[in-house]
Order: sequence, then C-alpha cells, then structure tokens
Amino acid sequence: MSRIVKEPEERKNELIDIAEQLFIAHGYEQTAISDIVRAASVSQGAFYYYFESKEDVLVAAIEKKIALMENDFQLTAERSDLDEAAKLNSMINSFISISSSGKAIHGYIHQAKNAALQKKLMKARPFARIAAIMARVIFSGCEKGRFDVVHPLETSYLLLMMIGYAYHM
Amino acid sequence: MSRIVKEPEERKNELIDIAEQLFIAHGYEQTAISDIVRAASVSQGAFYYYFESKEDVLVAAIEKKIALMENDFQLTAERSDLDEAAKLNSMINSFISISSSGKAIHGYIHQAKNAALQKKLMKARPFARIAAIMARVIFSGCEKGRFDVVHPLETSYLLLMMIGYAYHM
DNA sequence: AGTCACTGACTTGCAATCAGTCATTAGGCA
DNA sequence: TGCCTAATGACTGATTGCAAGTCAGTGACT
Repeated sequence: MSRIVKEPEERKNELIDIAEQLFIAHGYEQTAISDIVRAASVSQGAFYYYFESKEDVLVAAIEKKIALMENDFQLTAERSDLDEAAKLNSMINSFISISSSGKAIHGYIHQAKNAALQKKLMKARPFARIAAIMARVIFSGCEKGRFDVVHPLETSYLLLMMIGYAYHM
Repeated sequence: MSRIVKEPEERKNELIDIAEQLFIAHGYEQTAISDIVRAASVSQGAFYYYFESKEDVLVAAIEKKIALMENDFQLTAERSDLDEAAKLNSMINSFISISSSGKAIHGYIHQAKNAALQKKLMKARPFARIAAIMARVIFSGCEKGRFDVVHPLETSYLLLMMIGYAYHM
C-alpha cells in the first residue's frame, strides 16, 4: 500500500483525536486499536510507533483535555468583568463541557465504561494545577467577603471531584 | 478428571468469593477467568454455567457487598445507644471498610483498576436503599436539632459518593 | 431414563510485536 | 546547481500470544 509520511507531531495528534472520538462514541473498551488505525488510515504498527499501549492514547487524550481546561480556567480567573461567583460558575461549566466533550452534544451512549477516563483525569498531575487556579479565585472571594471558606484548595478538589463524579452518570 | 458436583448455590457462592478475592488482590482486569476457575478447581465451562460473563461475577460480588452494607446500616440505624452523629460515623466506617474489603487490611495494591468496581457499586439499584437509610438518620438528627440539613437524601448520596470516590485513591 | 452440574478442547478477537520496507534528508561530488 | 548515495526514521502488515466466551458431550444423582 502506498505510504504517506507525515510530521510526527501531526500524525500523533491525528491519532489522539481519532482515538478520542471513538472512545467517546463507543467507549474505551469497545474501541479496538484496529478501529483507530483504520479510521486514521495507518497500520497497526504505526500506532505502536507513537504509543506504548492502548492506555497510552487514553492518557494522551486526557492530558490534552486538561491542558485545554487549564487554559480556560486561567483566562477566566484573569477576567475583570466577572465577580468570583461568576468565575467559579464559568469554571464549573467549562469543566463539565470539556470533560464530557461532545458526548452531551452528540447524545452518545455507553457511558458506564468511560469511568476509567474520568478517573484518570482526576489523578493526572496537571489536575492539581487546575484546582490551584480555582482555589485562588475562591481565596480572593473570601478576601472580599463574598465567600467564607477555610480551605480553598481542598474545597476546589472536592468540588471538581463531585462534579466529575456526579455528572457522568 | 474426577468430577465433583455441588449444590448450585454453594458452587456459585464459592466462585463469587474466590473471584472477589482475586479482584481485590490483583484488580479486575488483571484477573483472568482461568485464574478464577483454577483457584476454584472447576472448568472454564463451569464458570459460564453460572455466569454470563466476567462482568457478571463482578456485579454479583458487588451486590453481595451492598446487601452486607444494607444490613449493617439498618442495624446501626436501629441502635438506641447512639446519637445521630455517632450513627452516621458508624455508617461511614462500615461503608468504607466494606466497599474496600480486605484491601486496607492486606495492604494490596493495584488500586487504580478497581475504579470500575466502585463505579458499579454506586450505580447499583440497591445503593439507593442504603442512601435512604442514611437519609432517615440525618432527618431524625434534624428533628432533634442536631443537624441542619435541607435535603437529607441528596446529602446522603453526595456523602457516600464523595467518600467512595475520595477514599479509593 | 432423564435431568442437571460439569468438562476441556475449541473458536474468536484483540493487544502487542517485529522484521522488514519505503520516504525523506544530509552530505559529497560533478 | 543538479544529481547520487547513505543513513535515519516513519511506517507496514503478517504474526504471536493470551484471554473471553462456546459447545458438544459426559458423568453424577434422582
């Protein structure tokens, strides 16, 4: 078969994106590597050239999402047209919509098995950075007397955890 | 090989218990049906005589645990020597210790993959009954002025969810 | 004699591997 | 400047290995 060579970055991102779509559409376990490579029009071996395992793409996809979120959170935190409550609200919305991706929009099913993805998301190290940004907003809200929270960071963790867990049911 | 026939109930429970031990010890995905049947000294076919799939034993094991919990919760709720706060405390402890089984005690690892089990536990229908028992305790605590909770049932759900989620990390 | 518990070899399907192939780039030479 | 060559690195796809799930039958008990 004719061989198409691409920039490693481009190919890798292509694979991550396709894998993510399939994971969302049919669930992680229901998606075979063969499905991913067929959709990407590359060989099985090409997949393993870029990723060590199936789980590895999952992690890559999640890390991409978290980076998106971090960016979103940071921008929200810096806005001067919103008070702290509105910032938190906006962060929570972006957390929900990014972490559940197009799932809500496309009305896809097979939810149960996506637990693994959510769990991984929570354990990822960059997740701590997101919680930290949120905590700063809570803290500033406390300073202004809007909130009364003793442990902003812990509160952020719990909030995100609860939302992540409760929302994906 | 010589064939040993047992009461269906007995054999089934045997398989559930052995499967559960292996799931706890090595994680759900790391445990093969072949491991279970070897430990139980039966054939692969015998397993599928009792269960439709690997997931099916998982569900059976979880349902057994929930029944245990429900019983525990009910007994605690009925105790007259404890106030509401003590009852909640006791329920939370039993929730943690039952849902994490001997894991803590035996110091086993491979935690990450047990997320699926926890998730299933939360979605199980009987889980609602447990939350309801807890809610009744909270409600009675409110009546006596010990607590001030507007939505006892929702509070129970959130509490159990958070504990379940946060504890298994 | 019939039912039910059980056997174990078999099929199927997927994750992961690997020996090799082709595209692309860098460097030397006319 | 254009052309050849070697080396690198992206990519192939047949293959392996393993685990889930099936099935045709067999033995124990009623």
